[in-house]
Amino acid sequence: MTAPLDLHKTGKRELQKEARRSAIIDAALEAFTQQGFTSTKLDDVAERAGIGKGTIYLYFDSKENLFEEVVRQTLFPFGVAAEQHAASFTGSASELLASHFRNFYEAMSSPKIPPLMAMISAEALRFPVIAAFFYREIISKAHVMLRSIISRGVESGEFRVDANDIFLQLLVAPVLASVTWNQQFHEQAPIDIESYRQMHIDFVLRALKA
Amino acid sequence: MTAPLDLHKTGKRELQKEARRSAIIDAALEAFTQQGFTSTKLDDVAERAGIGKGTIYLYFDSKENLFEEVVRQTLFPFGVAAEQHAASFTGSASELLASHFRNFYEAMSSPKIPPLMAMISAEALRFPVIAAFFYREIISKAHVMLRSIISRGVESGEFRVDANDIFLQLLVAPVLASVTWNQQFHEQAPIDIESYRQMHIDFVLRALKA
Amino acid sequence: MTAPLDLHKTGKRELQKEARRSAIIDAALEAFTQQGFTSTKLDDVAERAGIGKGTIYLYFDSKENLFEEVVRQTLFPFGVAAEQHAASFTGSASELLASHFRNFYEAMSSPKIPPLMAMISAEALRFPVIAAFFYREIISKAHVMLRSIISRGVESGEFRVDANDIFLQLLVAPVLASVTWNQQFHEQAPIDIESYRQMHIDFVLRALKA
Amino acid sequence: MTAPLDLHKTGKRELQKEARRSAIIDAALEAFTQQGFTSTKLDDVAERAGIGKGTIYLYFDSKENLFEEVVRQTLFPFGVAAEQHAASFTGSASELLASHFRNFYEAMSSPKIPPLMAMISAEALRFPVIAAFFYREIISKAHVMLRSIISRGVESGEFRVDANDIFLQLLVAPVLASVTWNQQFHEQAPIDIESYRQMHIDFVLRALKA
DNA sequence: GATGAATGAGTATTCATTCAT
DNA sequence: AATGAATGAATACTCATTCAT
Repeated sequence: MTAPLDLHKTGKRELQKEARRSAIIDAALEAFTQQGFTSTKLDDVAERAGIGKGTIYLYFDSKENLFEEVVRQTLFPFGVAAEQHAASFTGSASELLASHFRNFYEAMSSPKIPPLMAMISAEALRFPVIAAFFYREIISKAHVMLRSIISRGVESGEFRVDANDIFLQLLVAPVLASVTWNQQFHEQAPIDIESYRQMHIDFVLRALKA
Repeated sequence: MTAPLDLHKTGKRELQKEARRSAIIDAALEAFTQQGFTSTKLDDVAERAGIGKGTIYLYFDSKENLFEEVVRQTLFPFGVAAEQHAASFTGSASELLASHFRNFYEAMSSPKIPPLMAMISAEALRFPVIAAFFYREIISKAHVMLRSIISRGVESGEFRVDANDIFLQLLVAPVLASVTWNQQFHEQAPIDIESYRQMHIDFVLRALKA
Repeated sequence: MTAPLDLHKTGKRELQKEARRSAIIDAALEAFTQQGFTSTKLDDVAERAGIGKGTIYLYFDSKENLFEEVVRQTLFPFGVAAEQHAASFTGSASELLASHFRNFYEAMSSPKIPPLMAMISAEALRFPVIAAFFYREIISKAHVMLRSIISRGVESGEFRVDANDIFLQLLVAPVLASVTWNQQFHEQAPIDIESYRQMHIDFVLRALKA
Repeated sequence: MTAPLDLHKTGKRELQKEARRSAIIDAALEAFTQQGFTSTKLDDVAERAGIGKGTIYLYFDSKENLFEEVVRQTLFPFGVAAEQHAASFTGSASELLASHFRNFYEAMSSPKIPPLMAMISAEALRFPVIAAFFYREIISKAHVMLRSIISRGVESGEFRVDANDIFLQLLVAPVLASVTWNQQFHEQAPIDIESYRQMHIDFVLRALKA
């Protein structure tokens, strides 16, 4: 007797396969962020995932492909969350902007994300596919959102008129900078993210205010 | 009777050795920034420098040591230049700050520097020595300078009082962000550094002005 | 239900692995004795064993570790055999001693052993582990046995009383000397082991006789 | 004005060259015996000799040639000394034999010789030239001498008639054995050469006595 | 003659990928 | 499907030898 026809392939087999795939991605994320792409051995990934080395190749074409999938899978939820947030926001443009930046910092507080961001920067030159994906799925969406919030603020008179022309990188840069800084110079001079964040938001609003 | 002891060893031999050392560093900078540390083969460095493979080891202990020297030699001039500029500045605090940021962007316009910065970020986790050097020689000196300029501006009444407490990373982040951006997303959406810089400086002053 | 746990792991896989390990050791013994440790290339060992170069590292940690295992595996049987012989001997002390020395020469007649002995001597200074193993497993056991045989002969009145104090190296040296000699000077003046052995035993007994 | 014709080339230049050559050989002897042939770097030899690396090649064709010369020069004096001793000996055959063995042990007590002997054994297989030289210059001469002493003893009735047929290796082996032993197993169980030597000589005479 | 800078052939070891079981 | 044993291409580093100075 065969399994009932299932359009979404949610049979036992498929669920197991999906779980296995996730386990490998989790293991790989750990390994990649701790050791960097080149220094990570698939042996190590397999061991972390509790599977045989060859099994990885049943789910991914190559180490590079695995890397791409790790980035994709890990960052995808943030893209989705941001879009949902964008779709449902209410209130003044200033409040929305502040709330958005708080979300950015929130996302960056996950123990997985900062090392991943660092690794993406590190390997971006050699993985243009990753850079493109990152831009398309994360960055450009975030920019569209920010642009629309600012546009609202301009219309409502909260922000000065030429705020529409601002380089968004000027606004966002400090978020990434804080992450990078604490990754690289935590020993020398750690940043207290809490107050940094407040000052940053204050800063942004000051720059946009009418 | 022998030649007088030459304190600076400027004999032909020594000059050639220094030239050779420089050639290797130049070649390595190229290779490292194009391919990343791990993917760079010393064979390739040797070929670019027009020398034999073994020769590298007459000047550097190991690939890692070579990497460190590349970073050191390339960034050192900027540390020196910044200090000289710091020692000789005059004029209003706003003007000084603006001039300083223009210098930052100037430094980043060298074709060597942006890739080098990217590589440093990339490998910082695995080369704490590099991170420490970078912090000590470049970052902390820049911070000291900025702090003193802001302090002047506060005293003269140009800047608001609590400007002294600002996180300097908030001010500087966009410089690095622009470099990183054009490295990674030049294809997708290049930044025009010229106008970006002007907006950035305007931004900074707006945030500090009394 | 799974197969019963097999304590000795005699599955097909394990048998093959053991065979592979042996093949590598045999190949390495050949290579090492013909060319010496340093001059032996693992490429060559792999080729002799009919396997890939990397496979060696599935069984041995390093070239040095392989060398140690070669010595261990090759000499171990002789240690065991000597102990068994020691445990079961009967007859007069003179006969026993003679039989023991004949065994020594017998062992040395294997085509593998003399080159191996030479190599051990050759590399002993740089492989103290090998020297220690050799002393512990082979030499000291042989000495214990000889000592006990002589002691019997003294008790039975066959040997003179102070035979107990004799340096055993004086008795054994000619065995190794014959091996070394035929290794080094076979061209110039080969020793006929057969008569050498008889004369040696005669010599030993003459030295010990009451 | 040129130097006077000198048949033996004992001019200042030649003396210096000879001294330089000796210095290199001494340095090489040290290095080779401490580290073995393959592991010795000519850089190290040059440094020990206080000269430049290239200079070695003005005196020796290659590393192998240097090795051969080291052995030759170091062992040559012993061959000469033994011949002189042989030419001038008087007294009973037993006394002569004893005196000869004492000389052997004496020679072996030099700190240079035992490591050199070990090294010769170690590399003999790869340096047949060395083995041949060693046999010709040292071993065979020693054998001729021993043979003649024994022959005298037989004639004088001190030694038994068939002593003439004895394998000389049986007599000499313990000398080399003691050296080798203390090289390899000094840690585990050092031999006291003094008493070993006495016992050995006693042993030899006991084997030969009528 | 003497030097030591330059060379590049040579080698142990790693690890992504394959494939027989 | 899962495994892990086998592979061999790839690479940092060494060192005998040469040769311009």
